[in-house]
Amino acid sequence: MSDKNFRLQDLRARLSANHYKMTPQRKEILQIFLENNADPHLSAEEVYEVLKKKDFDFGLATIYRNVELLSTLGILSKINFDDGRTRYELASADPKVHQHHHLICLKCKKIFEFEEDLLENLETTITTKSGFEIVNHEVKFFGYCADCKGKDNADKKS
Amino acid sequence: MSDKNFRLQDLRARLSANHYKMTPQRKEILQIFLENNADPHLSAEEVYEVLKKKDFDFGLATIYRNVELLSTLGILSKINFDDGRTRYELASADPKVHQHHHLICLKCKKIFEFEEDLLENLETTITTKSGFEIVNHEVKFFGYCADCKGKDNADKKS
DNA sequence: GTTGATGCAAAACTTTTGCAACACG
DNA sequence: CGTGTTGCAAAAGTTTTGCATCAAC
Repeated sequence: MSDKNFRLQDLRARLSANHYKMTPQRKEILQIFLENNADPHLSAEEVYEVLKKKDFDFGLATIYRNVELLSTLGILSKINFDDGRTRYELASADPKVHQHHHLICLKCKKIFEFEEDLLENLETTITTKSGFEIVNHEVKFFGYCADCKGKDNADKKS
Repeated sequence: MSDKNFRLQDLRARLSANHYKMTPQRKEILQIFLENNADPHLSAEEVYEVLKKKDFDFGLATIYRNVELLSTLGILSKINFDDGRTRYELASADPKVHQHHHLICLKCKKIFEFEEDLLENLETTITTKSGFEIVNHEVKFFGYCADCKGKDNADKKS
């Protein structure tokens, strides 16, 4: 509860700091990401559908505009699983905490989250060697999940 | 030269191993990725354009079909920079060598490659803790390149 | 009251697909 | 020759945009 209130206040603050306005649409979109623990990686169309189930009949274009906006405000993060649509997930409330990592099973296509970061060393190396100042990262691992591992992984042409 | 011949033979081998046929289209598409050092991350449409400049007038659908095929054969890798199109780059000839990393400058939008991998420790940790067997990864770092670092990074609404 | 936001419909893009003609092995 | 491939045009799917109306500050 308290976290939701904090997140809403944070949205309000970031909006007004950038001369945007708070609207019911923006509030409810954020709400969806705060509630929807089952599937944390939603496309604009999926957000639209979830909202419709909750009887919020917002325009699809509004959803597209606002997930993108929330992403530029650092409230959502863009993520792409190569399924033809851009997805978004809740960003960490603490800007110093980087994104978790995604493990993508090549067999069952499920996506798992790995909550530790553990990239400090690599980031330090990159900054030292290339002069590139890193502010965030996106890491995907492809492979086989515990359930699919060991099973037949045939994926040749039939 | 020798590397190109090796790559072509490799393509031929992987095609026939999977009951696909070698065609001029497939050969020239691979050629583009072997030659095009300037921009190594090409979308299907861009491959199509580059080929047209070289007087190869292949159908756009053929390009789409074949970059995807070369990707499933492990010859190209898919990569997505959230610009609305799927891009491809040449995969390492050695399947044991993982992908390099991409550094994406938030200011000038240029993309830099960082050639070292350095993820073995993290991969071992993930496998140990989650049972997920990793076969490849895709890593993007966002930040500011040596040129843009230190300059004004204003990106608020005007 | 001003300025920004929404909703709708149309438009713009990227990617996929059906099918007849063609070509590799 | 048989099966896979190409090219074309049409279709499908996602995302963006113009504009009149509406609502937040």
